[in-house]
Amino acid sequence: MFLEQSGNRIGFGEGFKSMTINLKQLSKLLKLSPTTVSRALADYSDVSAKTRARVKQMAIQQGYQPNPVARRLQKGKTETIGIVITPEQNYFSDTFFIDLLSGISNQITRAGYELILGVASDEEHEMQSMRRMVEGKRVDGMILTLIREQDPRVGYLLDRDFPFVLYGRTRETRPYAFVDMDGKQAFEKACTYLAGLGHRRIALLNGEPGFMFPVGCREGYESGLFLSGLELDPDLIREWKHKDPSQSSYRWTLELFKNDNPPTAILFQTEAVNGIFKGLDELDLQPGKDVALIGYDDLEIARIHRPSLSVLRPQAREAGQRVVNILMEVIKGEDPGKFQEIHQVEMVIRETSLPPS
Amino acid sequence: MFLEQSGNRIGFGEGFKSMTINLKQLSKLLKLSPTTVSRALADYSDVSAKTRARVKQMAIQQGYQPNPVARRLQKGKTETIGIVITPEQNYFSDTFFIDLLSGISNQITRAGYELILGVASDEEHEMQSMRRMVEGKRVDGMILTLIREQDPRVGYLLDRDFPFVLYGRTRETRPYAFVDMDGKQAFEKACTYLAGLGHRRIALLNGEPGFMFPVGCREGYESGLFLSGLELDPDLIREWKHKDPSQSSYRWTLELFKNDNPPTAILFQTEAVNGIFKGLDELDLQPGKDVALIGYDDLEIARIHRPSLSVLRPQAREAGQRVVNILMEVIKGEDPGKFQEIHQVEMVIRETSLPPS
DNA sequence: CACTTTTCCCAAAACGTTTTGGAAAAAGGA
DNA sequence: TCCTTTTTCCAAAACGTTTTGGGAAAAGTG
Repeated sequence: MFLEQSGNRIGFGEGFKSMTINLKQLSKLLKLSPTTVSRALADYSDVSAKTRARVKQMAIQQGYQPNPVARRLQKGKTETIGIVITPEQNYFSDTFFIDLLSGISNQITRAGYELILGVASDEEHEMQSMRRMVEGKRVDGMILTLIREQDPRVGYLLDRDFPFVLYGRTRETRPYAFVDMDGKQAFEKACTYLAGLGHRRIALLNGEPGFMFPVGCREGYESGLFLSGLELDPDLIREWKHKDPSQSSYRWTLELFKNDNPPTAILFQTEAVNGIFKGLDELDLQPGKDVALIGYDDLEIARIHRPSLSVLRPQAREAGQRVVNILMEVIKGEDPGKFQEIHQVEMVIRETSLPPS
Repeated sequence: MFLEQSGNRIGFGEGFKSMTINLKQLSKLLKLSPTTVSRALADYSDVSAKTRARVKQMAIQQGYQPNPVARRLQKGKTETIGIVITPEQNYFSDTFFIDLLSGISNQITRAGYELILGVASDEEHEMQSMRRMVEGKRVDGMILTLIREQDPRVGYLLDRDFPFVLYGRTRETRPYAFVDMDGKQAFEKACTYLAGLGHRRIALLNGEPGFMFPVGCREGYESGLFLSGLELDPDLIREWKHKDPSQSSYRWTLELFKNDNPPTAILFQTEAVNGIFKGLDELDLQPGKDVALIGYDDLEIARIHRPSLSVLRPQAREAGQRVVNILMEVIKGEDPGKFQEIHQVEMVIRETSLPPS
């Protein structure tokens, strides 16, 4: 009785530290060896049910939690996953990335791991931050997002056989694990849907080249046109800049309607929607009424705006969870090539996808 | 020569692991004891300049980096800082939070520490995530953001004497460390500025109660009115909801102008700007021309919009760096009460802060 | 030269776990 | 009963550092 109290409640001037109990102290309390206590808590079969119960109860009562640092050293694992984000790339917008991160974080916690975060201002610092994690033995695996067509990070990690999973894809012949959204299928679906409504002039306001995602979007767009028996008109394709989505998409919107035969519908990434709305407003065109719109990503603005924006909605949270589950397998030694997932994207029809007027 | 190669380049089927060298191997290569090598690398004075140089050179050549997990165990520190974010609260918008996080992350890295991230969906999970970090001995200190008037996290950490720093303030009598923006001074400045331009009916579209920040905003607003000799009219004060800034601020904007004597200027947090723009649009009022606007936070939309939005601009990056520097001091054992910083906020005059028409 | 001080290095312990390789006690089988 | 198997526990080693507490050699001092 006295021991319990003195171990758990009374401070010794060290404040926080004194509130904590370690394996040796716990085993002394139980009159057992540290070995047995450790194994009891880990549900090994070579400790009797009775003592196991006794150990567990005492562990709870004393608030014992194994020191993760000591366990990591012994196990030779960091129990840590790394991710580096680059706010300059405007991908941090709204719900999308946060949903992904939320799925990642929760799944990592569930596995008893940590998520360590790097924030880098550009490609160089991004690489630097990752190298620190990898070469500094600070993580067991990496998660990569915002993948570029030529992405040095992937080659780097493949070269040293370090576990990683991409959210997205890149041009790389060696096998690697990824979870990607089927942007192609999504844009194809949106395109054929609009064509089905009677639209004949469908524009694509795409993300800029260099990143992998716009490639799929364009493929889907072209395929959608083809399936609907529509001609591809290069004048209806424009690319906005990542550094300034609103401004560049605003300019390209104005540009699109200088066309003799202007579009009656636009496909785009929702990131660029502010510029498009502004452009249409300036041209006295009503979104949804005069021009049909479907965006990729269900950002807050899409739901809030009146008329509300029809969107393609990737399940970012679920994808984040899959990324982590896959990474855990890869860390265990599974062949990364086995894990290549392409997730379907649902279309949410709201008010901006009417037939042409 | 042979040893170097075999230690550093040749794989043993373990791929990554074999590329790494530890202290014992390095000391063997140098024909020195691990003690001396460790102390040489740490610049202790009891190792001669010559061997120190030799050790360092070899360390670089071999790409030696001390295993952080082992060091943490020995030093009794996790070298890790924790932060929990709550995406549901719409505070993640745009540049503000990311700038803060960027400052935090970079400074933490500079100190050789890690930043571990928790993502929680609500208050309960937020607390749970923090307890896991603290009681699970996973971090040396916590950073808290989005502080509420009554914030259980602060009491929790104070109770167990665990190092932490707030970005923001709360109602708590015990001393604690914080870095906060001077919202009061900022809103006072904006208010007197508008009054100086001739505005007599200045509205405040404030964040909802419960959080600490809007309290200061309101104080500054009231003080600004007083300094300008203007009456406080409760009809000109409204509060939008965190969960839905755009929608609620839209409704309140319409409401404000039902007034017999409507405002000619509005102060608000930039988060709410979309709803305000939409409301004004619907009322056929031109932002900047018919109604002056000053927002708090320099989000992307503020710069992009035409007319561009005048704003109060907190230096989030710098604040993030200060938070980390202070936390490091608190971890070292300094008295947290010594570190209470209130940072000034600059005003950026753009196109929406003209005199009344 | 003899003594003290300084310089330079190291063996051993420690951090808190988990794993390894038994060993004693209990149970089962003949 | 005696031998084998199973059950239950534990001492010691290991993970890779840093710190402690010297100790030997070199340099300085009288």
